[in-house]
Amino acid sequence: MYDGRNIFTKTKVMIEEILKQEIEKCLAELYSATEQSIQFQKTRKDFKGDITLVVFQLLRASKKGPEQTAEEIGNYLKEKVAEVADFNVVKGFLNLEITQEYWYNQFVTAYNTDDYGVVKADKTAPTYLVEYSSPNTNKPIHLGHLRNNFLGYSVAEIIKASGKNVKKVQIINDRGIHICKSMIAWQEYGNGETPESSGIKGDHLVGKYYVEFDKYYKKEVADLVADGMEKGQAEKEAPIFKKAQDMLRSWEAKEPTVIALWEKMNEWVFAGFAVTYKRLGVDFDKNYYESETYLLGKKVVEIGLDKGVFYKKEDGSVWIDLSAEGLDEKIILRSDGTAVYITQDIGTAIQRHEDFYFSHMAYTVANEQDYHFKVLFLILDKLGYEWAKNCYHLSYGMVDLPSGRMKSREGTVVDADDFMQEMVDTAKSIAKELGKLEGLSEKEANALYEIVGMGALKYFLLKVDPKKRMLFDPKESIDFNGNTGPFIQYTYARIQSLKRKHTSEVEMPKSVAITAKEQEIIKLLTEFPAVIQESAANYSPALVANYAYDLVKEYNTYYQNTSILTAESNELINFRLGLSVKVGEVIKTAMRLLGAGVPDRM
RNA sequence: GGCUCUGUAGCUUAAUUGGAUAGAGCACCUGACUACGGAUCAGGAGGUUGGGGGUUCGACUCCCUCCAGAGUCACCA
Repeated sequence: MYDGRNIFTKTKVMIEEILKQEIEKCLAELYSATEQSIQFQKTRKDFKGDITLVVFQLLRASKKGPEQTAEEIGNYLKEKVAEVADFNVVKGFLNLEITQEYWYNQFVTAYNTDDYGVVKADKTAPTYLVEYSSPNTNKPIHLGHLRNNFLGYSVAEIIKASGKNVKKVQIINDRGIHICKSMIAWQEYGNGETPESSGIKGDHLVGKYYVEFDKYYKKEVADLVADGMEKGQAEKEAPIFKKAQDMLRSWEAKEPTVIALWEKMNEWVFAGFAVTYKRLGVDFDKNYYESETYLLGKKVVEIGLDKGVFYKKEDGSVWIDLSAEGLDEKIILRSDGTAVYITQDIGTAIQRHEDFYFSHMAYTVANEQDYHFKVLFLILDKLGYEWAKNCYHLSYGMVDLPSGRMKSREGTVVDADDFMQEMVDTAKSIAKELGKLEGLSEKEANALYEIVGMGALKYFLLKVDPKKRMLFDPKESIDFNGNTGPFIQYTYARIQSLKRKHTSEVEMPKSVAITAKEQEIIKLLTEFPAVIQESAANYSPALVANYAYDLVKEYNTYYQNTSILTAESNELINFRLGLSVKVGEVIKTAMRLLGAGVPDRM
């Protein structure tokens, strides 16, 4: 209902703008019609032509059959538009052939554009906030978080490249009962263990005690049940659970020893996260800490009550009635006066708007919270914030493993650090097998394995439509052949090799006869700017990923069947090498937008 | 049970937002210039787009209805 979509101006390929104007004139002249929807698409490979006009919508204006209408428009365009070389009509589709000169000139323009496809944001461009990552401090990052981090980072980069100002933020869930669980378990059973003494990464160490807590908790519950207690009651009465609750109260009362422990363990976690984030290649402009924001909600309650959007029940709890919108009554404030999750989120959203004056905000959060965000945006709207309608929940599907859904409590997690290492190791063993890396120092080689392994991982997670649930088989799913990151990187590396072999400066000839294949590649290149816009508008890195793959596939068949450095004429060598170089640049930009790197050799 | 999302070749997936004969990759078969880098390329086979109905020039896409899977419906976060 409230999503921030479709606010990007669609940047059309230039030829479409030209044609559109001419077609409008044509319709006015031939049929005295105005205000028609003019729809283009790429001509299918099996037909002759570059751009296709779908004429079915225009039949009402022409009052003629599809073929005849297409024929008439085609004739008009061929006569009036220099770029239209010829046309053919198939059913209601008018296929237009555009001149080679046009395509070649388009290429030269693109070739001479730095950072082609990317629009620089100026100061007046709107600001987009992208929230992503947002970890809990009681456990390390796992495979599901990887999708979140890559998605959020990539979407932020893509929106930035579409010409908007972007701020990346996260909220760190550093308070609450779950944190106290790790703390209690460490206090009771940790024997003073630290990351230094154990050699365990800080976030993993704290995660270990979260699991420990659960172990003891389950045992205590079982013991109580064995003594005849009801299960539900036992779950509330288990001594270790009560200790955790006590600790939360002490934390809220700011008791110094508890706060000190909390700060110490948080430090361990953050140090561990910093390492992981560095390897992930993600960053943030601002961190929000729940320990600081959790009180923000209370202000909101007053505002809501004042405006009559919320109401108070006899026990003091505060509610909002969303039944008119087809949803339920939702609690905003507990009867004991403490804020619930959504209240914090409301407060944080308002705080962020004060911090950044954003026009749009996207939350990268798993789809299990679809309902939560629907409610959140609705409440913000009811409170009268006009930016509420520009909030978007970037909802993504779970990552499944063959062994089933992963959840930390069920013990089937794939730890992100381990997993990244596995990917990099795989890249390493493949590279060694192929043995093409002579002359690289060990340091350079390791950097390369990192680029390839992480590239494979990022590309694999991002090429799928975010909202789809995906199955991840660590052994089989990641392949270094086919539609993969390394396939794209390999193409880039080969182009760099061409560049190395050709030592003189590339000079683009004024004009040159281009082949059908070259024209295809140029067409793809000219689409790149629109792909970025489209990808940003849809919050979908998958579009950029699939574009990169299409381009690479097209280029590879070209490369395989065409002499580049040994072409007949010097002009052809320059053009073909220039085309290759530009393809390489676009690959690099596309991969960068996915958060992935490209190697000069591999 | 209510609401939401998902369902496309054996597997992983795409389809210009309603357009032409539903594209790719993996796996499986057949091939490739004494390799401008073979992590490549050319070709083959593989589809009732979960089933059924409807809307229209046209449906993977929109509507209805079943089927299957998932999520959610907490004074948890």
